[in-house]
Amino acid sequence: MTEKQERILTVALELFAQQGYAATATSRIAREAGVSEGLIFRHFESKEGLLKAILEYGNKEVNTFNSRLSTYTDPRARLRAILEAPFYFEPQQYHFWRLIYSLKWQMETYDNSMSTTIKEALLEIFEQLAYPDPNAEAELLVAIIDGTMMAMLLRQPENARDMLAVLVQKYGV
Amino acid sequence: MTEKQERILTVALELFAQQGYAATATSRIAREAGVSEGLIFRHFESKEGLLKAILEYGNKEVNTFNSRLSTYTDPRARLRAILEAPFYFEPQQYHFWRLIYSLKWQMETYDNSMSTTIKEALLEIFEQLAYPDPNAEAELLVAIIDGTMMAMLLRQPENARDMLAVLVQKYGV
Amino acid sequence: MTEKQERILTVALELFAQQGYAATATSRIAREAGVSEGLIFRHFESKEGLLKAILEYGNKEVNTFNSRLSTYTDPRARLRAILEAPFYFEPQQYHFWRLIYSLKWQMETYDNSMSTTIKEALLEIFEQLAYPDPNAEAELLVAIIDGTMMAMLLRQPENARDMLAVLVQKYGV
Amino acid sequence: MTEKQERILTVALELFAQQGYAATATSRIAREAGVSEGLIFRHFESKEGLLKAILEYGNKEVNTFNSRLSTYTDPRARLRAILEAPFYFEPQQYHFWRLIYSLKWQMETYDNSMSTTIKEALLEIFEQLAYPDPNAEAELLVAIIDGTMMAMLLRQPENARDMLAVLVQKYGV
DNA sequence: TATGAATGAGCCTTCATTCAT
DNA sequence: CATGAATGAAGGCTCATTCAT
Repeated sequence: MTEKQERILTVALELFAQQGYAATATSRIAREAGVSEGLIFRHFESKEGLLKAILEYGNKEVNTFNSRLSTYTDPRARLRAILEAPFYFEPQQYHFWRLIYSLKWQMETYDNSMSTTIKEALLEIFEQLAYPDPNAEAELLVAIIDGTMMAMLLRQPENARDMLAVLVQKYGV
Repeated sequence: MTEKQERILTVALELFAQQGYAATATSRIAREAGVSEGLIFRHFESKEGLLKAILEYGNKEVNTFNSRLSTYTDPRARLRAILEAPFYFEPQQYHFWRLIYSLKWQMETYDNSMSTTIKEALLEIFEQLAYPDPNAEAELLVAIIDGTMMAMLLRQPENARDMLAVLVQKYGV
Repeated sequence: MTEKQERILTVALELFAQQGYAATATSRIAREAGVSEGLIFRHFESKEGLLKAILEYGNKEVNTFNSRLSTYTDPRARLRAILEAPFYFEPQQYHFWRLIYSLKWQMETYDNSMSTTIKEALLEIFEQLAYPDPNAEAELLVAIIDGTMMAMLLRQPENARDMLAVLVQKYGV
Repeated sequence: MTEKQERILTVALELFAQQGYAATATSRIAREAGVSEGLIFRHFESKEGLLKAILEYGNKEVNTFNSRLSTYTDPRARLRAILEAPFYFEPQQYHFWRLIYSLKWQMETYDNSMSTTIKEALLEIFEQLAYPDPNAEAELLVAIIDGTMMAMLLRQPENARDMLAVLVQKYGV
């Protein structure tokens, strides 16, 4: 991956995340990345190819997180780690997550696997913890995580720590 | 409001909600509404004007909900009504809410007042219920509501009822 | 001619004169005249029909001037009357003349007869006055009149009187 | 400046001059220049940008003329050069001047500086020649020049030379 | 590898004109 | 006579994509 390729990816991620995929012109990406318009297509074939490259690139980080999760054997610890995730994601991942969530609202969903993965992990946890309705609990917690992600990405509340504290306490972990 | 005007609004709402505002062509709206493209602009002036008309139209329903809320004097009842809202919104409002949430991810946010309003209502409730950190509780619950809305709008889980049951029980209302 | 018809004519003349025929929308004419868009077409058939109606209406005034001219039997007096014309046209005719001159620059010239008429009148005068090259003198004076019309219509110089004085003296009339 | 850019400029000048700026479609310019419509906007940004480019390009020639004027120290010689100008402009400049004069009749005048410049030059000349009312003389001569330009551009009289002769003799230069 | 001129389809919008009322 | 909703062609402009260099 050359330096220009990387610059294209970075700038495209930022713009896609801020203005949306459809509303971002490739010409603008080229200009802000300081490369020619043609180069984007030489490297990524099409605008959609560029998007896919971004998503693959970002997915690695997600997988890293997922595998880190499985180091916790204690279900309480795993639950806590999951609860904390939205509150501590790396700032450099900010644009990536904005993009992911913004894409969720477009018809042709790009990959819903993330939610499914986490849902299954949660299901296992709640079963281990012998919650009465582990399925509903898991589904609800996926929703809560999406909601806190939204808060962190869109509103960036000052009292994020306190929110986490309340959440942690509710789940007793 | 003539019949054609209404048809434009309905079709536009549907398409904006499904594909996103930027990705929807006015020509497509016109075609699917069975009117000439020019008519859209005669009635709504611009694509953005059309969006605003949709939002105003939908906002009435939101206000209806809000004022219905204030009929509950008991904080527990109000809290419960708020918790239930995402699980029982009218099916005809589906597209409207999808549009609202999809727009939240675009930079020039169209109106964030809804979240603020609900946040304040929640703050009051948690204060009345003497929660230790009402502010964090309110902020967290706004997030939870956003998350459940996302679930209902994007995944439409079969066990929605159970999710609500779990939620209601967590808040003891 | 109803009152609304007259209002359409007046407003159209004003707008055509100020912004040009092509750049003026019939919808704007309708709005500023306080009539419906359809009415223009009921009365004048098309945008071009409206223009023709305006020109015919204005031409009457021109003919009035021309026939007034022929009351002067003395060539000097006639010449003087012609020289004075651009400096004393009725203010209500301002828009009409602007329109005439602005149309001269569009390919499909609407009527060049005015220049020809005046050219012939001048030719006769200069022949009667035994100028050495009456033809060139006539052609030049037509140009001078066009030039002074331009000055009066576009720049409206404060010293118009003085200009006329200089001109009258040059021709010794 | 590439060859296609130049072709766009040439064709646009011709069409703007013949049919007027507002009445000329960019699609027509593209077609007659043998380029895609998009190219016009890539090079000139907008239709108005194209017009400005044409005007700047043509202005150079005007400035050349102006500076050539100032080589004449004798006021009579300068006056004569000014009088001759409309009768001898380069045929390749025909469209440029038609455009300039046609634009004068549109409200938002593009640059009136030319008339002002020449007016000042004439004022100086008539003062040096001790004319009784130099201001009126200058203003009148500006008008006469505009009038002869109109004649040359719109009617192209066969006896142009004779007109100039008469004019030169009237000013005794 | 990299450029940027060039393309053409499609976008939002305007406008002259028609027609049911 | 008069309205104004409705049309559809065209207008200026943008954008993803291609290609000669």
